Amino acid sequence: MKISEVSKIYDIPVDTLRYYEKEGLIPTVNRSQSGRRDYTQEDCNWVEFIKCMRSAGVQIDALAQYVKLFVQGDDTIEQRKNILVEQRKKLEEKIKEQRKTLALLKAKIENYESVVLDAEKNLK
Amino acid sequence: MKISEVSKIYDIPVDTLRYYEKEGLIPTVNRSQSGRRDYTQEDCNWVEFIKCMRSAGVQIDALAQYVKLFVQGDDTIEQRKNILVEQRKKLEEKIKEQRKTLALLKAKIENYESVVLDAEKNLK
DNA sequence: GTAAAACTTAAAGCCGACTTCAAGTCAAGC
DNA sequence: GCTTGACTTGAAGTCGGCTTTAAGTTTTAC
Repeated sequence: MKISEVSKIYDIPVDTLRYYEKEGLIPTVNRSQSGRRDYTQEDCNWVEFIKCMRSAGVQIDALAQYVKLFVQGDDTIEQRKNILVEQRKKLEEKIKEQRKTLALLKAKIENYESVVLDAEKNLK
Repeated sequence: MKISEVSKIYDIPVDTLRYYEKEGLIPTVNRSQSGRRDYTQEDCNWVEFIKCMRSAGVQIDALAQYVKLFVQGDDTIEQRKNILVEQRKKLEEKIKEQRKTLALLKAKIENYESVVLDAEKNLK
Protein backbone atom coordinates (compact mmCIF):
# COMPACT_ATOMS: atom_id res chain seq x y z
CA MET A 1 0.00 0.00 0.00
CA LYS A 2 1.27 3.46 -0.92
CA ILE A 3 1.83 6.20 1.63
CA SER A 4 -0.95 8.32 0.13
CA GLU A 5 -3.45 5.51 0.67
CA VAL A 6 -2.39 5.00 4.26
CA SER A 7 -2.64 8.76 4.74
CA LYS A 8 -6.20 8.74 3.47
CA ILE A 9 -7.36 5.71 5.44
CA TYR A 10 -6.05 6.89 8.78
CA ASP A 11 -6.39 10.61 8.10
CA ILE A 12 -2.75 11.39 8.85
CA PRO A 13 -0.70 13.68 6.57
CA VAL A 14 1.96 11.87 4.53
CA ASP A 15 4.56 14.15 6.07
CA THR A 16 3.52 13.01 9.49
CA LEU A 17 3.70 9.35 8.47
CA ARG A 18 7.27 9.87 7.25
CA TYR A 19 8.08 11.83 10.38
CA TYR A 20 6.75 9.03 12.60
CA GLU A 21 8.84 6.48 10.78
CA LYS A 22 11.95 8.66 11.00
CA GLU A 23 11.42 9.06 14.74
CA GLY A 24 10.99 5.31 15.14
CA LEU A 25 7.29 5.28 16.09
CA ILE A 26 6.74 2.70 13.37
CA PRO A 27 9.20 -0.07 12.43
CA THR A 28 10.91 0.72 9.11
CA VAL A 29 8.53 0.28 6.18
CA ASN A 30 9.74 -1.72 3.17
CA ARG A 31 10.59 0.14 -0.06
CA SER A 32 10.02 -0.68 -3.70
CA GLN A 33 13.03 -0.82 -6.08
CA SER A 34 12.58 2.88 -6.74
CA GLY A 35 12.75 3.57 -3.01
CA ARG A 36 9.07 4.20 -2.31
CA ARG A 37 7.34 3.01 0.85
CA ASP A 38 5.07 -0.02 0.54
CA TYR A 39 2.97 -0.47 3.69
CA THR A 40 1.97 -3.99 4.76
CA GLN A 41 -1.07 -4.72 6.92
CA GLU A 42 1.21 -4.96 9.93
CA ASP A 43 2.62 -1.51 9.15
CA CYS A 44 -0.95 -0.24 9.03
CA ASN A 45 -1.67 -1.77 12.41
CA TRP A 46 1.27 0.14 13.81
CA VAL A 47 -0.02 3.35 12.26
CA GLU A 48 -3.41 2.79 13.84
CA PHE A 49 -1.88 2.04 17.23
CA ILE A 50 0.35 5.12 17.10
CA LYS A 51 -2.55 7.30 16.01
CA CYS A 52 -4.58 6.19 19.00
CA MET A 53 -1.70 6.70 21.43
CA ARG A 54 -0.82 10.12 20.03
CA SER A 55 -4.45 11.24 20.13
CA ALA A 56 -4.28 10.80 23.91
CA GLY A 57 -0.98 12.63 24.15
CA VAL A 58 1.35 9.67 24.71
CA GLN A 59 4.81 11.08 24.03
CA ILE A 60 6.86 10.37 20.94
CA ASP A 61 9.79 9.21 23.11
CA ALA A 62 7.81 6.55 24.91
CA LEU A 63 6.38 5.20 21.67
CA ALA A 64 9.79 5.17 19.98
CA GLN A 65 11.22 3.29 22.95
CA TYR A 66 8.37 0.77 22.77
CA VAL A 67 8.95 0.14 19.06
CA LYS A 68 12.69 -0.14 19.58
CA LEU A 69 12.13 -2.89 22.16
CA PHE A 70 9.56 -4.60 19.96
CA VAL A 71 12.06 -4.79 17.10
CA GLN A 72 14.65 -6.29 19.47
CA GLY A 73 12.45 -9.34 20.04
CA ASP A 74 10.87 -11.45 22.76
CA ASP A 75 13.49 -10.76 25.41
CA THR A 76 12.04 -7.28 25.79
CA ILE A 77 8.45 -8.28 26.57
CA GLU A 78 8.70 -7.35 30.25
CA GLN A 79 10.20 -3.94 29.45
CA ARG A 80 7.55 -3.26 26.84
CA LYS A 81 4.81 -4.12 29.30
CA ASN A 82 6.36 -1.73 31.80
CA ILE A 83 6.20 1.12 29.29
CA LEU A 84 2.52 0.46 28.70
CA VAL A 85 1.82 0.26 32.43
CA GLU A 86 3.58 3.59 32.96
CA GLN A 87 1.59 5.22 30.19
CA ARG A 88 -1.64 3.80 31.60
CA LYS A 89 -0.83 5.39 34.94
CA LYS A 90 -0.01 8.74 33.34
CA LEU A 91 -3.20 8.67 31.34
CA GLU A 92 -5.33 7.77 34.36
CA GLU A 93 -3.86 10.71 36.26
CA LYS A 94 -4.40 13.05 33.34
CA ILE A 95 -8.04 12.04 33.06
CA LYS A 96 -8.49 12.54 36.79
CA GLU A 97 -7.03 16.06 36.53
CA GLN A 98 -9.26 16.88 33.59
CA ARG A 99 -12.37 15.68 35.38
CA LYS A 100 -11.57 18.13 38.15
CA THR A 101 -11.25 20.95 35.62
CA LEU A 102 -14.44 19.81 33.94
CA ALA A 103 -16.28 20.00 37.25
CA LEU A 104 -15.02 23.56 37.78
CA LEU A 105 -16.04 24.55 34.26
CA LYS A 106 -19.53 23.12 34.82
CA ALA A 107 -19.90 24.99 38.11
CA LYS A 108 -18.83 28.25 36.47
CA ILE A 109 -21.22 27.75 33.59
CA GLU A 110 -24.10 27.09 35.97
CA ASN A 111 -23.17 30.23 37.78
CA TYR A 112 -23.29 32.23 34.57
CA GLU A 113 -26.68 30.73 33.79
CA SER A 114 -28.12 31.81 37.12
CA VAL A 115 -26.67 35.28 36.63
CA VAL A 116 -28.45 35.50 33.30
CA LEU A 117 -31.70 34.25 34.88
CA ASP A 118 -31.46 36.87 37.62
CA ALA A 119 -30.93 39.57 35.04
CA GLU A 120 -34.07 38.44 33.22
CA LYS A 121 -36.08 38.53 36.44
CA ASN A 122 -35.10 42.12 36.97
CA LEU A 123 -36.44 42.97 33.54
CA LYS A 124 -39.92 41.84 34.47
CA MET B 1 1.34 39.40 48.52
CA LYS B 2 4.70 39.13 46.72
CA ILE B 3 5.18 37.14 43.56
CA SER B 4 7.50 34.70 45.33
CA GLU B 5 4.79 33.90 47.87
CA VAL B 6 2.18 33.32 45.20
CA SER B 7 4.69 31.14 43.39
CA LYS B 8 5.19 29.02 46.49
CA ILE B 9 1.51 28.70 47.38
CA TYR B 10 0.35 27.62 43.93
CA ASP B 11 3.59 25.90 42.90
CA ILE B 12 4.00 27.94 39.75
CA PRO B 13 7.40 29.43 38.81
CA VAL B 14 7.61 33.23 39.15
CA ASP B 15 8.57 33.43 35.48
CA THR B 16 5.41 31.63 34.57
CA LEU B 17 3.32 33.96 36.74
CA ARG B 18 4.83 36.98 34.95
CA TYR B 19 4.36 35.26 31.61
CA TYR B 20 0.69 34.58 32.36
CA GLU B 21 0.12 38.20 33.27
CA LYS B 22 1.93 39.42 30.16
CA GLU B 23 -0.23 37.15 28.02
CA GLY B 24 -3.38 38.42 29.71
CA LEU B 25 -4.35 35.21 31.53
CA ILE B 26 -4.61 37.22 34.71
CA PRO B 27 -5.87 40.80 34.93
CA THR B 28 -2.99 43.21 35.54
CA VAL B 29 -1.65 42.94 39.08
CA ASN B 30 -1.12 46.17 41.07
CA ARG B 31 2.45 47.36 41.65
CA SER B 32 4.12 49.00 44.64
CA GLN B 33 5.78 52.41 44.19
CA SER B 34 8.96 50.65 43.23
CA GLY B 35 7.13 48.72 40.53
CA ARG B 36 6.83 45.33 42.19
CA ARG B 37 3.76 43.15 41.92
CA ASP B 38 1.45 43.01 44.95
CA TYR B 39 -1.12 40.21 44.54
CA THR B 40 -4.57 40.63 46.10
CA GLN B 41 -6.79 37.70 47.08
CA GLU B 42 -8.70 38.19 43.84
CA ASP B 43 -5.47 37.99 41.86
CA CYS B 44 -4.74 34.73 43.65
CA ASN B 45 -8.15 33.40 42.75
CA TRP B 46 -7.34 34.08 39.11
CA VAL B 47 -4.03 32.29 39.47
CA GLU B 48 -5.77 29.27 40.92
CA PHE B 49 -8.39 29.25 38.18
CA ILE B 50 -5.77 29.56 35.45
CA LYS B 51 -3.68 26.83 37.02
CA CYS B 52 -6.62 24.46 36.98
CA MET B 53 -7.55 25.29 33.39
CA ARG B 54 -3.97 24.97 32.16
CA SER B 55 -3.52 21.65 33.94
CA ALA B 56 -6.27 20.30 31.71
CA GLY B 57 -4.72 21.83 28.60
CA VAL B 58 -7.12 24.74 28.07
CA GLN B 59 -5.27 27.01 25.64
CA ILE B 60 -3.64 30.31 26.54
CA ASP B 61 -5.66 32.09 23.81
CA ALA B 62 -9.03 31.03 25.18
CA LEU B 63 -8.10 32.04 28.71
CA ALA B 64 -6.71 35.40 27.56
CA GLN B 65 -9.92 36.03 25.64
CA TYR B 66 -11.98 35.15 28.72
CA VAL B 67 -10.02 37.55 30.93
CA LYS B 68 -10.23 40.28 28.30
CA LEU B 69 -14.03 39.98 28.30
CA PHE B 70 -14.14 39.85 32.09
CA VAL B 71 -12.23 43.11 32.33
CA GLN B 72 -14.63 44.71 29.86
CA GLY B 73 -17.51 44.22 32.29
CA ASP B 74 -21.01 42.82 32.57
CA ASP B 75 -21.96 43.28 28.94
CA THR B 76 -19.70 40.35 28.09
CA ILE B 77 -21.30 37.76 30.37
CA GLU B 78 -22.92 35.87 27.52
CA GLN B 79 -19.68 35.76 25.51
CA ARG B 80 -17.72 34.59 28.54
CA LYS B 81 -20.22 31.84 29.18
CA ASN B 82 -19.87 30.75 25.56
CA ILE B 83 -16.12 30.40 25.94
CA LEU B 84 -16.58 28.19 28.97
CA VAL B 85 -19.19 26.09 27.18
CA GLU B 86 -16.84 25.60 24.24
CA GLN B 87 -14.00 24.58 26.52
CA ARG B 88 -16.28 22.18 28.37
CA LYS B 89 -17.15 20.53 25.07
CA LYS B 90 -13.50 20.28 24.03
CA LEU B 91 -12.57 18.79 27.36
CA GLU B 92 -15.37 16.25 27.26
CA GLU B 93 -14.23 15.13 23.82
CA LYS B 94 -10.64 14.91 24.94
CA ILE B 95 -11.57 12.77 27.91
CA LYS B 96 -13.63 10.51 25.66
CA GLU B 97 -10.66 10.07 23.30
CA GLN B 98 -8.36 9.30 26.20
CA ARG B 99 -10.72 6.71 27.62
CA LYS B 100 -10.55 4.92 24.28
CA THR B 101 -6.77 4.96 24.39
CA LEU B 102 -6.85 3.82 28.00
CA ALA B 103 -9.01 0.85 27.05
CA LEU B 104 -6.55 -0.11 24.31
CA LEU B 105 -3.63 0.21 26.70
CA LYS B 106 -5.37 -1.99 29.24
CA ALA B 107 -6.11 -4.64 26.62
CA LYS B 108 -2.47 -4.63 25.47
CA ILE B 109 -1.22 -4.91 29.02
CA GLU B 110 -3.51 -7.87 29.71
CA ASN B 111 -2.21 -9.44 26.56
CA TYR B 112 1.37 -9.05 27.72
CA GLU B 113 0.42 -10.56 31.06
CA SER B 114 -1.03 -13.66 29.47
CA VAL B 115 2.04 -13.98 27.25
CA VAL B 116 4.21 -13.96 30.35
CA LEU B 117 1.94 -16.54 32.01
CA ASP B 118 2.15 -18.84 29.00
CA ALA B 119 5.93 -18.56 29.02
CA GLU B 120 5.96 -19.60 32.66
CA LYS B 121 3.75 -22.60 31.94
CA ASN B 122 6.25 -23.80 29.35
CA LEU B 123 8.97 -23.69 31.95
CA LYS B 124 7.20 -26.25 34.15
C1' DG C 1 6.47 11.00 -25.18
C1' DT C 2 5.43 14.47 -22.14
C1' DA C 3 3.33 16.97 -18.46
C1' DA C 4 1.32 16.64 -13.97
C1' DA C 5 1.13 14.29 -9.76
C1' DA C 6 3.24 11.46 -6.30
C1' DC C 7 7.13 10.09 -4.32
C1' DT C 8 12.12 10.62 -2.00
C1' DT C 9 15.50 12.90 1.63
C1' DA C 10 17.57 16.37 4.56
C1' DA C 11 17.17 20.57 6.51
C1' DA C 12 14.87 24.51 7.92
C1' DG C 13 10.75 26.66 9.79
C1' DC C 14 6.74 27.10 12.84
C1' DC C 15 3.65 27.03 16.91
C1' DG C 16 2.34 26.84 21.72
C1' DA C 17 3.99 27.29 26.03
C1' DC C 18 7.12 28.25 28.64
C1' DT C 19 12.24 29.26 30.36
C1' DT C 20 16.44 31.62 30.47
C1' DC C 21 19.30 35.58 29.92
C1' DA C 22 20.94 40.30 30.35
C1' DA C 23 21.06 44.32 32.62
C1' DG C 24 19.44 46.79 35.78
C1' DT C 25 16.64 48.47 40.42
C1' DC C 26 15.18 47.80 45.05
C1' DA C 27 14.71 45.80 49.83
C1' DA C 28 16.09 43.29 54.03
C1' DG C 29 19.45 41.62 57.12
C1' DC C 30 23.68 42.31 59.31
C1' DG D 1 26.01 51.45 54.53
C1' DC D 2 26.68 47.59 52.05
C1' DT D 3 26.05 43.07 50.37
C1' DT D 4 22.87 39.47 49.07
C1' DG D 5 18.85 38.21 47.20
C1' DA D 6 14.31 39.36 45.20
C1' DC D 7 12.41 41.94 41.99
C1' DT D 8 11.79 44.45 37.14
C1' DT D 9 11.57 44.32 31.74
C1' DG D 10 12.34 42.84 27.06
C1' DA D 11 14.39 39.71 24.20
C1' DA D 12 16.25 35.48 23.05
C1' DG D 13 16.36 30.47 23.67
C1' DT D 14 14.20 25.79 24.27
C1' DC D 15 11.26 21.88 23.61
C1' DG D 16 7.83 18.77 21.63
C1' DG D 17 5.60 17.87 17.68
C1' DC D 18 4.87 18.52 13.54
C1' DT D 19 5.01 21.18 8.69
C1' DT D 20 7.21 23.27 4.90
C1' DT D 21 10.79 23.84 1.62
C1' DA D 22 14.14 22.54 -1.75
C1' DA D 23 15.77 19.75 -5.09
C1' DG D 24 15.40 15.94 -7.17
C1' DT D 25 13.31 11.06 -9.16
C1' DT D 26 9.48 8.12 -10.62
C1' DT D 27 4.83 6.99 -11.89
C1' DT D 28 0.57 7.85 -14.17
C1' DA D 29 -2.64 9.76 -17.38
C1' DC D 30 -3.35 11.48 -21.63
